[in-house]
Amino acid sequence: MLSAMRIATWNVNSVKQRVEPFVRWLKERQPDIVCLQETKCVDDAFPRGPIEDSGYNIAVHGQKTYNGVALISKFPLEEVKSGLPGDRSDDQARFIEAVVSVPNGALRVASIYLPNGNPAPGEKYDYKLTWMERLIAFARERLELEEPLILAGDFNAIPTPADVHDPELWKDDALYLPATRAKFRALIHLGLVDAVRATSDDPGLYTFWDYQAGAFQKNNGIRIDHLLLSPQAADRLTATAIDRPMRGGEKPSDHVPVWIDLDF
DNA sequence: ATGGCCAATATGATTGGA
Repeated sequence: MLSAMRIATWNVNSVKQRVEPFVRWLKERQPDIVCLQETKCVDDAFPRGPIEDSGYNIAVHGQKTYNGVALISKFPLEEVKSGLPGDRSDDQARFIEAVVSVPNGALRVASIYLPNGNPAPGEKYDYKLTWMERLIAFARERLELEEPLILAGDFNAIPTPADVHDPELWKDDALYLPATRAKFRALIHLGLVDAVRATSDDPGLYTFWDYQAGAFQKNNGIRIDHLLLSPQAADRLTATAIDRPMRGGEKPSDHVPVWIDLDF
């Protein structure tokens, strides 16, 4: 008997600022696994209590002030690894992966906070492109396992002109430059499926709206938070959603949660 | 009105975000 496994990603823009809306959202949506980004706190400061009290296990990879990722799961988190392979000198907390055993199988999940890369060109953009190359190498290796795999997070990449309200305004931005989109395509072409685009051709599907200039009210957004699925995960995909109303709620992050249901 | 924000830091300005 198959049941739905719900897997979500959310860039919270400081987890300590988002505890209340996050716990409310957990109770409402009942995700099985959540990938968080931009937690912006050291591991000891992560607000574990309210999340554990909601019935979740937690694995964190944080740092002071910037970045920070976490995995939240109703099922135990196994084989937890922090840090994207490929550069031992990279100390930015942008990657954590785990295996989650569920009643009818297992999934491998990674929470990804890909570098912003602005201003471009420059050192920060070089770091972004190198990080994307490392992510491609990681994904190639994991895809060889032929497992249900979900790479979820804030990719800081706008895949196509359909994923941005006003492409002209973004043409020189690190999130949309041709080299960024080329690397994102190279990642997809390994055999990953962009869950939202696999289930909808709708225009105007965004996951981020700037805090400034009434961007949300004008739907002046971009789609940069993605769930990328291996074939073994994609073949189980039954639903995809963007929790857009969260952007209009109390104390919103500038990103909203995106989630999928997989038959398991 | 073509500009408007938010979070962290020993903070009263700066940095990063996107």
